[in-house]
Amino acid sequence: MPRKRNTRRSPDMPTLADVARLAGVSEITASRVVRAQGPIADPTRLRVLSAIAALGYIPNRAAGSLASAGSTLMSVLLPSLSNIVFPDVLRGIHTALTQTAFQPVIGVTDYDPLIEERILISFLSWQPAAVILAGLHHTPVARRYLEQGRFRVAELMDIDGDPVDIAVGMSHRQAGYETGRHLIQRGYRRFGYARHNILTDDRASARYEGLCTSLQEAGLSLIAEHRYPGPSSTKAGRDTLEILLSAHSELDVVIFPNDDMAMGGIFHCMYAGITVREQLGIFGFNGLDIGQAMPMPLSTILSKRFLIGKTAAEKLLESRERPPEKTIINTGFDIIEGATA
Amino acid sequence: MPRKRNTRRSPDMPTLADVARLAGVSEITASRVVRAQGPIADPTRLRVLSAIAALGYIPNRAAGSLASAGSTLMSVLLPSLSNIVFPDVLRGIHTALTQTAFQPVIGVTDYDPLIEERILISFLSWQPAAVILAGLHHTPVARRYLEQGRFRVAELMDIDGDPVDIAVGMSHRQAGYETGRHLIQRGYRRFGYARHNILTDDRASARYEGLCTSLQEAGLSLIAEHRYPGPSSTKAGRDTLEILLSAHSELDVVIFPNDDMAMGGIFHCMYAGITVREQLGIFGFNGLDIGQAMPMPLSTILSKRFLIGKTAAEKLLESRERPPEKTIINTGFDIIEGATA
DNA sequence: GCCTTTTATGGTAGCGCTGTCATTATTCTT
DNA sequence: AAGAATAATGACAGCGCTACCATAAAAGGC
Repeated sequence: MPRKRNTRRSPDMPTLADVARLAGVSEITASRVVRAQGPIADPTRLRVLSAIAALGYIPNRAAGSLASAGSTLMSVLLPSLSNIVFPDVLRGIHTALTQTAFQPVIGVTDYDPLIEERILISFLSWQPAAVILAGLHHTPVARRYLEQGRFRVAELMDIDGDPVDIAVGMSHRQAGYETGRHLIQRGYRRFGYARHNILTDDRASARYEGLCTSLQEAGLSLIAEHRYPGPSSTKAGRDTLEILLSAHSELDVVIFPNDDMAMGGIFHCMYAGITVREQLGIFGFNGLDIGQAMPMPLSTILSKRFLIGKTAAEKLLESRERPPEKTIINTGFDIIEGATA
Repeated sequence: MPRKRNTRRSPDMPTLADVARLAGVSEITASRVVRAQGPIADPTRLRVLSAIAALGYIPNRAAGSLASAGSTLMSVLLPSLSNIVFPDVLRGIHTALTQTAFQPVIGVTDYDPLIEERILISFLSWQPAAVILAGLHHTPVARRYLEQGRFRVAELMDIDGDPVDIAVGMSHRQAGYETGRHLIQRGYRRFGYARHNILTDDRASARYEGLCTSLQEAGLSLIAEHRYPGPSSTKAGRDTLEILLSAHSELDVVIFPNDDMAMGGIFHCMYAGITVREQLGIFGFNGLDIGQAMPMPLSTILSKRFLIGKTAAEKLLESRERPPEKTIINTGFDIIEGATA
């Protein structure tokens, strides 16, 4: 006795077999039409297409993935969504992926390599075509999976290190270094530094180190730094500057780990009646729109976040197979002179 | 002659069968351990678990989805990632989903219902457990798919309408209305309005309408409005206010569709030497951190974006089946009096 | 102690699709 | 015109997993 069919299926979800039957072709031909793959005669294609439309057929990607041992998903692992940087990167990725069959699946790691590892493993169970992550530091387990997998890998933001496959980003160490050189050249000598409590933000740390190097080369060093006991925010920047200045009123410039905090610094100056640039220089990082729309544009470094995401996704699409040699793409950065330092 | 096995598979990707063999149990038992489902004796579970660890087994979710006609994916369709609102919503969703087996898959519609429809269809091919989208307006085709599917649906941001399943958000019409009432009560009479070119931002339109209603009720009306010919940004707000004032210097308050643009308005005032609040009131929408960190906090409306995302995802997880009655959750909004209007 | 219920496990048959190989009809070479 | 290449289609066997049903052993009821 034949077993009852379709107990698990939605009652009227048509399958490829239904489409093929209606179009009077074999399943595989219908499949080829759906995937636009292989040679199909125009009249046949049209018959299949109209059968698809008539039935409201939606392909089952789980079955497709299973049969072909691959998917059109692209796993994206980002440290955070609160930091505008990563939505920008995501926008770049998304832009490159529209008009392709690929879809981003996102995960947020909270800057924690162990969470990154966990999410990575769970993403791999979808057999993604590619994995995009931030930075070059991962757990050994994660690194092993990335190296052994049959998917492309892009590591974003940072290029100071050895990527698994592709790295797209800029040298944060160099950005920090150039920041120091620039500010010294503009006459600043008494440097303060604001930080936040995200210790695993490797990029911020690299910029900090680069800055210290350039100060050292000039026979200078940081006079003061303060680590705000919370995540980055405008208010964090404002409070941090107040604390820095209360202990070190001699500072003539303060560098912030990002524009959000730098804006907070400027707001503190406005509030406290400090003339920005003359009395105190303020320098940020990222080059956000809002900082540039101020009457006195923020001095900062433009990181090309959208471009990083877009370039990475485009590069990943170039070939399904991982090429033998690794690729490092430096999207660079621009110093925005601005009016605050 | 037996066909060569595994031509499509990665050479050494272990399957459930390998795990079962190593643990000395049947496949289905191993499957139950992986899914933590059904009664399993402790020693058996341990044997399977150690086999999984020994082999580095990663389940194949495509196969699982196919067999069970369902997935642990949650499709999230957002209008934009440039507008901080949506990353915030996404953070809320993500927060609710961590520690569950569900993963968000995101798509960006650019505020275009047709793109929304296209992405929705492509997402449905993954048999998602739930679909989250913004707003209550979709194409008829999309609406039909949403209504007929066997998945939960949450429509976010807006509650002025008839949801498919769950709606979580606030009444934007009412927010606009209350804005008008509040500003009238504070003595403003000559209203200007700034807009952007995203015509399909239904929420912004609803607020606009609500505002007009309250003005009308008070015997007032908008004196001037200007639609910036580009997407929302701080610079857009700055330029728009300049244009508004050049033609209508009599305005005593200008309302912006969001805080980003309102900040731009404030920057214009700073630049042009206009005393905010005394000479000109500025009112925004969203209640962003940066506006509140200013020396003169922005007058605005706090929309609870994170809460909306989190509540929606939590609600969706409550039951796999769509309940007979629809749910509308009003997360409300707060008027932030601030110092700019 | 016999019967019922619960607990723990397994056999089997697909889920819907695509890779592989095979076949036939058509066009191109020279 | 014969052979070779190409275009267009199909048969079939799985991909790796889980729903369904069955079975056996242990626990509970009176």
